[in-house]
Amino acid sequence: MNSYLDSLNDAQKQAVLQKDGPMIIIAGAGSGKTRVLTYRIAHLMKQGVDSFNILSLTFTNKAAKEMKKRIASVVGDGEAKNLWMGTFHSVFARILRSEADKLGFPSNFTIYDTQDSVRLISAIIKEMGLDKERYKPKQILGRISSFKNSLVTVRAYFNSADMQEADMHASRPKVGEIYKEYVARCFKAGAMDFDDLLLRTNELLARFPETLAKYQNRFRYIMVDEYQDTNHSQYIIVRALADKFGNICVVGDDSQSIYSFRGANIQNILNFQKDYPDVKTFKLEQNYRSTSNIVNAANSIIAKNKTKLDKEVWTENGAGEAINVMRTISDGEEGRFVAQSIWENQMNNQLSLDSFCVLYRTNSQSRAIEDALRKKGIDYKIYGGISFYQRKEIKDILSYLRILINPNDEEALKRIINYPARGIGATTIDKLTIAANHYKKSIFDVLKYIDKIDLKINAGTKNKLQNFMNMMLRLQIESQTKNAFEIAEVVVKEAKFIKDLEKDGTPEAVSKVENIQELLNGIKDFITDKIEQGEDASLTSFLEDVALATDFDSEKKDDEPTVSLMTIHQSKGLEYLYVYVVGLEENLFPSAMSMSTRSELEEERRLFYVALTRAEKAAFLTYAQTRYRWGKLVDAEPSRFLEEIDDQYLHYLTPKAPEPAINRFVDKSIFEDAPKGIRFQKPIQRKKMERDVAQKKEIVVSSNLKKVSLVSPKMNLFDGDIIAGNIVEHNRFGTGTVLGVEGKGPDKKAEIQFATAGKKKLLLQFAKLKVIG
DNA sequence: TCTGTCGCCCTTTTT
DNA sequence: GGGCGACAGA
Repeated sequence: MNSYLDSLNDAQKQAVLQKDGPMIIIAGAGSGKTRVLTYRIAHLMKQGVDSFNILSLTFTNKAAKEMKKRIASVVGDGEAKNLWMGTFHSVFARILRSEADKLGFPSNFTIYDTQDSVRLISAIIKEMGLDKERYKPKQILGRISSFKNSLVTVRAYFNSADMQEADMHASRPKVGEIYKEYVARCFKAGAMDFDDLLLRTNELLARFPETLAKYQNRFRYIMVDEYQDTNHSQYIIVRALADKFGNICVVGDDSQSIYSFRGANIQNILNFQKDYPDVKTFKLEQNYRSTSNIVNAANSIIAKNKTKLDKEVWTENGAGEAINVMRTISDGEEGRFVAQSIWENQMNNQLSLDSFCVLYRTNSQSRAIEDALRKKGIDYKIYGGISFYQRKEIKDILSYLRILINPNDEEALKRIINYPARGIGATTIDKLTIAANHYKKSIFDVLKYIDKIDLKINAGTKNKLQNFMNMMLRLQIESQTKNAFEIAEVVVKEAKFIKDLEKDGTPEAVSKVENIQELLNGIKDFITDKIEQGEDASLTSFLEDVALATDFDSEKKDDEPTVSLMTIHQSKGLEYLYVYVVGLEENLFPSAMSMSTRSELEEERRLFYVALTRAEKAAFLTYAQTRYRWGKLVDAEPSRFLEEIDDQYLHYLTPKAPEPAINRFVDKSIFEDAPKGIRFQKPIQRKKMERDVAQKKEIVVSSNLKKVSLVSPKMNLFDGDIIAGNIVEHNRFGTGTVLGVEGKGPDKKAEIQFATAGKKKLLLQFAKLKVIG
C-alpha cells in the first residue's frame, strides 16, 4: 500500500489518483493544496512517468524548491532531479536561453528589472523630446506591460486602430512610437524585461512549430499552481504546451486572485471548464489550517463578492478565540499595540517568534511596526520592499558583471560608465548614445571604435573613455578564467568601490561596504551550492537568479526565529499561528486606488480574505484614527471590511463606536505631537496648510456633520451634478463620456466610456471625477 | 563636469 | 519623509 496516500482525505486522494487528461483542482484556503500537488507528482512518477516529462509551474521559486524536496522524500533524490519546477519566469527564461538564437537574442541575454525598464523608457521619452508630465515613464511602462501581457506586439499595436485611437484620446499619441523604440532598444541591448520572458516564449512557440513540438513532447504532464493569477500570455503558453497530450492540471482558488494589476485574468480559472469540456473537477473544501471562527469569518467576507466559483470551505477545527479588533489613536500606537501583543502572546504561550506575522497593504506601513518592534527588542524580518539587489551599491556592482556577460547591456553601461566618478559626464554620454543610435550599434561598440569615429569629444575625455574601456576589456578577459565570485572580487577592487566608501566614513557608507561584503558572500554561497548540486554555477546563471529571485527565495534556514513582516500579496501560500493585519482603514485597505469599480473592490476583498486565512490560531485586525502618510498626519476611518465580517466572530478590544463626532472636527494637530519641524515651515507650506484648514472648515459648514470626516477624499463635489453626456476625467482612466447614471446616495453610479480604459461603472462617491465638458 | 540645493511626486500590490 | 531629477554655481 502506498503509505503517502493514506494521509489524504477522499477529495485529496481522488485528485492525486487522477492521472490523465485535463483537470482542475479548486482548492480553498488551507485545504492541503501543496500536499496534493506534491503527492500527485510523486504518484505520477511511481506510476512510471519519467520525471523528465513533468513540468510544474509554481508561484515562487521557494515553493518549487520546497515541493521538490518533499517529492524527493517520497521518490528519492535521483528521481526528483529532472523535474522542471519553478515560476513561469524562471522556467521560460531557462528555455529561452537555449533557444535564444532563433529569436535573434544572445543566449546570455540580460534580464531587465523594472528599474532598468523605467530608466530606458525615461531616456527614450527624453530623446524623443516628449513632455514627461504627459508621458510618465512608469505609466508608459505599465501600458507597454499590459500590451505584452495580452500579446499585443508592436506590429499588432500599429494594426489596431482601436488601440492607437485610445492613446490618441488619452492625449498620448506617441505611445506606439515609444513602445516600438523600447522594444528595439531592448533587442539591441540583448535584453528582455519580465514581460518579454513570457511574450518571447509565446513568439518562440508560435513561430517555430518544431520547437513547440519538442517541448510538447517533453512536457507530457503539466501542472500550474495559483492558476487564478495567470495572465493571458501565461495562459496561451500553457495551452500551447498542453495541446498535444492534454495532461494539464491546474490548481487554484478564485477567492484568492489578487494580481489583476499585473495582468492576471481571473477568467482563466473561471473559464477553464469551458476551455476543456472533458475536464475533471476536484474541490478541496476542508480547511485544516484555521479555527472555525477564522474560517467562518473569512467566508462571511468573501460571500460579499459576486464573481466566484461555487465552493464551501469548512473545518472540523474548534472555534478558537474570536478575531480581535483593535482601534488605536495613531499608526505609532498601532505599532506599539502589535509589538506588545506579540510579546505577551509569545511569553504566555512559550512560542517561537516564527509563529507571528504582521501583514499590511502597502510596504510603507512597515515603518511604524518596525520602530515598535525594535524598541521592544523583538527580532523581525521584512520581506519585500526594496530588495537587497535593488540597492544602489549592489546594482552598480551587478552592472559591471552584467556588462562582462553582455557588453551591449545599455542600462548597465549607463549606470557605471561614470561610477565611481571618472569624469565622463552627461554630455559625453549623450554624444555616445546619439552615435550608437546612428550606427545602430551599442554604446560599448562605439567605445571600441572611439578612435576611428569623430564624435567631437575632446582629447582629455577621450582618454578617460579609453581608460574605462581598457579596464572593462581587461576584466572581460579575466572573467573567462575566473568564477563568478573571483571576478566579482576583482571588480570591487578595480572599480575602487570599497576604497571610496571607506574614505567617506559616514554610517551610510559603512553600511554600503557591509552590503558589498554580503553580496560577495552571497555569490560565494551561490557557487558552492550550485557546484554541490551539479548545476550551472556560471556568472550568467547567478545574474539570472538575482533578477528573478524574490525575497523568499534567498531566505536562509539557519536564521534566528523572527517575526515576519510583509505585504498581504507576499503572504499568499503561507501560514502563521498568529496573524496581525494592520491598517484596516478606508483608502488604505481597500486602497484608494482600487475602489472605483466593483471588480477592483472585489479584488481588495479577496486580498482581505487571503490575509485573514493565513491565520491558524488567532487573528488581530487593527486600525488607526490618524496616520502619517507622505509625512503628513491624516485622519482615517475604519475599513468597510470590518463591517462586513459577521459580528459573532469578532471581539472588540476597544469600544466599537468611534469617539464622539464633535471631536473629529477639532484640529488634532494642535494638541497632539505636531509633525516634526512644523514651526520652521516655509511660508509657502504654511500657506498651503492654512488653505487646507480653510477647506476643512468649509466642508464642516457645508455638509452633514455625521457623515463627513475632516480630510476625507470621499467628498465628491460632483455628486448629483453628473449627467449622461458629460465629459469627465478620472485620474487613472483618463477622459471619458458619461453614458448614464443610476442609483442614489452612496450607491450612485455612473457608466462611463473611457477612451483608453473601456467601459466602467464607477461609484461616484469614490471615483473623484472631474467634469470637463 | 561636478556638487549641492530645491522642489516635485510619490505609494498600491510583484515577476 | 524620502528619492530623484533639474538647475545653478564653481
